[in-house]
Amino acid sequence: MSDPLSTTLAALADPTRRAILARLATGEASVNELAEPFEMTLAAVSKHIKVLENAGLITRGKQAQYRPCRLQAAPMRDVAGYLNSYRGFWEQNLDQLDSYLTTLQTPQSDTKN
Amino acid sequence: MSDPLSTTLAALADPTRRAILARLATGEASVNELAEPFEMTLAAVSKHIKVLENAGLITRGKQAQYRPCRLQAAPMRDVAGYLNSYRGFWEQNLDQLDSYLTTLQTPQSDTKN
DNA sequence: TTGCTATTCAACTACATGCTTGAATACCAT
DNA sequence: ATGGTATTCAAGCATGTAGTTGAATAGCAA
Repeated sequence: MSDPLSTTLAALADPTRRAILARLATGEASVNELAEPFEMTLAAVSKHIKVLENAGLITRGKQAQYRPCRLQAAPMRDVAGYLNSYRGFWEQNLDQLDSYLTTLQTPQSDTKN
Repeated sequence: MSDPLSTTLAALADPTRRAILARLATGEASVNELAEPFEMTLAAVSKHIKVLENAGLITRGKQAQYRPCRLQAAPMRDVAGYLNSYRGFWEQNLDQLDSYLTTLQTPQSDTKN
């Protein structure tokens, strides 16, 4: 799983990690602060943070014994760019929704685009 | 991994599956057609398709012995919506880029372990 | 019927992931 | 130095995922 897009998407595909990012959207935080809302151990949160860091979604600072995390949203922009190439399809799908639902009720399909 | 956003992101976090979606952006295709560019077996591609289907990213039709796949981009729209809530951050990060790069040059060597 | 094509299932292997516990490291304060 | 706080490492476990092979299912064609 080496390509950056896969790495970013995989990092985002976890509710704990998304919650961490959401928290970081309100400002820098230490590992302990980030771990506080969760029931898992610090070590587990530390690993999640490493995944996010590896994906470039956060960067770490250094203040005394703290290594605070900071949100770095650039990889999200890349994902958004990727998804944007499909924008026409989901808009189109809204238009196609009727005919698609109709299709489900009909024995044969009229597949046109 | 029950929430829809995680399911969609995980489904997208694989190059093979993204290639399948890219192919489907050009129109419906059968499993055989979708499998053709890859070196893996049909059964493997079939599993990837099941992941995409489970994420709602494709729907299946039925024509004779074929069960053609069709792109369904609505879940991507949801992901785009999620990412959009961070848009301010990646735009901001562009402004911050200088100071960030400057930070990297500062005697603060905090690499890996 | 028989056989061909398309697709999936079942069982299995190999490896990745999420989590735990307990020990280690690193920095700060006294 | 001693101890406290913050964070990570190492080992292990349980589960999930990507892939394989070989057999099964299902519809189409003679």
